[in-house]
Formats: sequence, structure tokens, C-alpha cells
Amino acid sequence: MPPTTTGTATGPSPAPAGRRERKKAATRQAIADAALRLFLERGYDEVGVREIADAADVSTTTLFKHFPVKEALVFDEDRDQEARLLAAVRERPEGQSLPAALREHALTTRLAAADGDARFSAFADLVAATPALRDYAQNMWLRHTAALAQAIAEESGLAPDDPLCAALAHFALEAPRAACAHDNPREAITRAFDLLEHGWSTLTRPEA
Amino acid sequence: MPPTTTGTATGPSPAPAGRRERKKAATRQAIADAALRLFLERGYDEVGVREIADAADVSTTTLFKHFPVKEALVFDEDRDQEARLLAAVRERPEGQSLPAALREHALTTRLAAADGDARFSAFADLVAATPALRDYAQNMWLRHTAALAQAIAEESGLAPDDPLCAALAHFALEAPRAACAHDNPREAITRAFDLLEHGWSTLTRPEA
DNA sequence: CTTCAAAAGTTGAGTTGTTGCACTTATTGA
DNA sequence: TCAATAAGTGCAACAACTCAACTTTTGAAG
Repeated sequence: MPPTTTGTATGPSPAPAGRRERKKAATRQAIADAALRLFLERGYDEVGVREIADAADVSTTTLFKHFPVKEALVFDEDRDQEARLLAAVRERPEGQSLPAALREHALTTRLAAADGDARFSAFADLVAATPALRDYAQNMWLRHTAALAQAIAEESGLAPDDPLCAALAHFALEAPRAACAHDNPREAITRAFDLLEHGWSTLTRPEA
Repeated sequence: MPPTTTGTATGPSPAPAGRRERKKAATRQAIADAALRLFLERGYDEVGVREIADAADVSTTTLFKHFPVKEALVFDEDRDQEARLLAAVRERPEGQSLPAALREHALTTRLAAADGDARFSAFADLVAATPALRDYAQNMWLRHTAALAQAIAEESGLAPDDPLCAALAHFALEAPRAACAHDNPREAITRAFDLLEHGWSTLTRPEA
């Protein structure tokens, strides 16, 4: 969720070889940075897309070639986040359980959030204060949940429509959200996932 | 969810005494009817609000005085539905449990859906085929769930933030959705709520 | 090195959802 | 009967988004 430090894109694809792709990523980042800065300064509804395009020194058409709708400017890292989430499940160390992998992922991403705390809470406030962004974030969360459920089904060998997959996915993404309210988020996440793992173990291996 | 038969509004407020309110309800209904007709004929994205306003013989300004956004034209009965849902919980017969009241409500509304089957399935197809409507419906469902959870908390005396309330609300609204897939929806709903009630009973009265 | 096709960007005009404003008309309660 | 109030109108505007035609860059193949 938190914006990258500034312009320096540290994503899951750290080596975009060609110059072309580098430039493309650069303009995309320039647009996202300009948008976030303006939104934080004056509020989401007070800034128009034209103004953002101007600030990033591109045309509005270019802006919309990079971001399908205005809300997507705020959730720049949406795609990367989902990719990282699925990767955390699919490429987990040998022998690691699904809940354990998800806990790892939740902890590391939460740490990154606690890192730039000022930036992050300002970002959270912005979303919370803007209905359009709340709705968009909600639907995004749902898409991630669905994608995760499918990945879990593939990895666990369960039927894709087994409610267990959807439940695990739902919980795994809900726990970090709920943990934000706690005074010690890391502790809350760890304990939530401990509980989840034990339940998961007994459900998938009923003989225990 | 299913549209009213045609123009004849059979809502929870069957006696709008004043002429003013009757006229207002009439134009509102005229707009919703025109919109649904055009949407079903040609698809949601192929019909503009100006055209709908023309078809209902009102100005677009008037249209937006009745419906906050275009999507709301499709879910005309949103407010009424939520009101009926909450009423089913709050004004349930003395001694009836919450899950039982919710099951009753689910069964009666599902019967109404099975009634005008052709209309209803066309409506469902329209929503399923239009991303904007899917998103809107999803958020609507969430609002209803939140409202129901609060009503459940008030009626049951549980703490408003008790996860049990949210869970019951979630399940009570999810069960009918899942039941649509079954060949015998009534059976599916009844059994789902039976299970829910027994679980609910033991959770609220652990000595049983 | 040249050339060529695809990708990225620009420009400008258009469509569509949505709102503001000033105004008319109808209903209602006093 | 008389104002207060609410519904509705017409028009103009704004903002988000799209489209079509055109220029520039870039990657690679001849």
C-alpha cells in the first residue's frame, strides 16, 4: 500500500532491461508520484486528471494509457502487490505450509508499512476520507481475495470451489487489516496466523 | 432484486397519503421502468441517462434528483429491500429466533424471485454482464450486511463489534446467493439456515 | 548503416455522467 | 387566500474518459 520512496521503483521486476520499458516505467512512476503528491496536498476530489497530467508533463491521453481510471492513480502498486502475494504462496520454501507462507508475507509487507509510517498513515487517511477510493479499495481487496483463493486451491490440491480455500484467503487478507487497529500489529498478525495454521492443519489432516 | 410487475409499486409503504408524494413516487417509478426497459433491450452501456430521461419524459436534472448515480437506476428497490430486511429482524414474531426470522425472509423474497422467473433471470444476466453493475451490487451487498449486523447486535444484546454479529449477517445474506446455484433453492436455503440456527443456539446458549 | 514496424506520446475534438443556477409550477398548511 | 415549500425544467458547464489521425522514438533485421 505505501508509496515507493520517490521515483525509485523497487518492484518484483527490478531489471527492466530495455530502454523502452525503463522509460515507460519512468513516465508511469512520474504520473503516479505527481498524482499522489497533489492528492495528499489538496484532497482527491479537488484535483483533476488534467492537472495531474500537466504536473507529470504528459497529456491526459497518455495518463489514461497507463491508468484505466482516476482511482487507479492512487493504487499504483495494485498489480505488483497482487503479484507479490501470489508469488509468496506459489514460490514458498519447500515444506512450508500455506498459512505460514501467508504469515511471512503479511509480516514483511507490514514492516514496510511501519517503516515509512508518516507517509503510510497519510495515505490511509486519504483513502478513508474519500468514498470513491474506499469503494475502489474494497473491490480491489475482493479481486485479490479471489485470486489468492484460486492459487491456494492449486497449491493445496483442494477443489477450486471448496469453501475452505475462500475462507483461508479471506482470513489471510483480513487479518492484516484488523491488525492495524492493534497497538502491536506484528504480535496481532503472528497470533492470528498461529490460530489459523493450527485450524488449517487439523482440517487438512483430520487424523491429528 | 426483481423489478416490480410494472408501475404498480407494492412496497412497504403502500399508503402514501398526500398527492405530492404519490406523484413523486410515480415519476420515480416511471424513470426506473424506462431505464430497466432500455437496459434490457440494448445493454447498460449502450443507453445514456439523457435518453432515459427522455423516455420517462423528464429532464436529466429530475432524474438525478431521484437517483444519485446511473447504477442506482438498476437497483431501484435497494432502499426498500434493506428496509424490509431490517424490518424482518426487528419486527419478528415474539419468541422467534434471529436465524429463523432471517430464513423466513429469505424464503419469501426468493419465492417472489422464482415467481417472475423470466424477468428475474434477464435482470440477473444484465447485472452479471456489466462490470460497473457487478461492482455496485457488491458494495450494496456490503452495506446491507453492515446494516443487518448492527440490527442483529441491537436485537441480540451482543456487543456491536462482536464478530458473531458480522458473521451471522454475512452468512444470512450469503446463503440465498449460494442457493441460486442449486436446482432446488428453497431446499438449500432451508437446510443452510437450519444449520445456522443450531450453531447459533449453541453459541448463544452454551449450556444446551 | 539504413530501414521499417511497433510502441509511446501528442493533439484536439467529442461523448457521457453529473452538478449548479435561475426559474416555473403545483401542493400544502396556516 | 397566501405564502412557504418542494418538484420539476432548461441550459450551461465541468470532469472523466474515448477516439482518430499524426509524430517521435526505439529495437531489431536487412
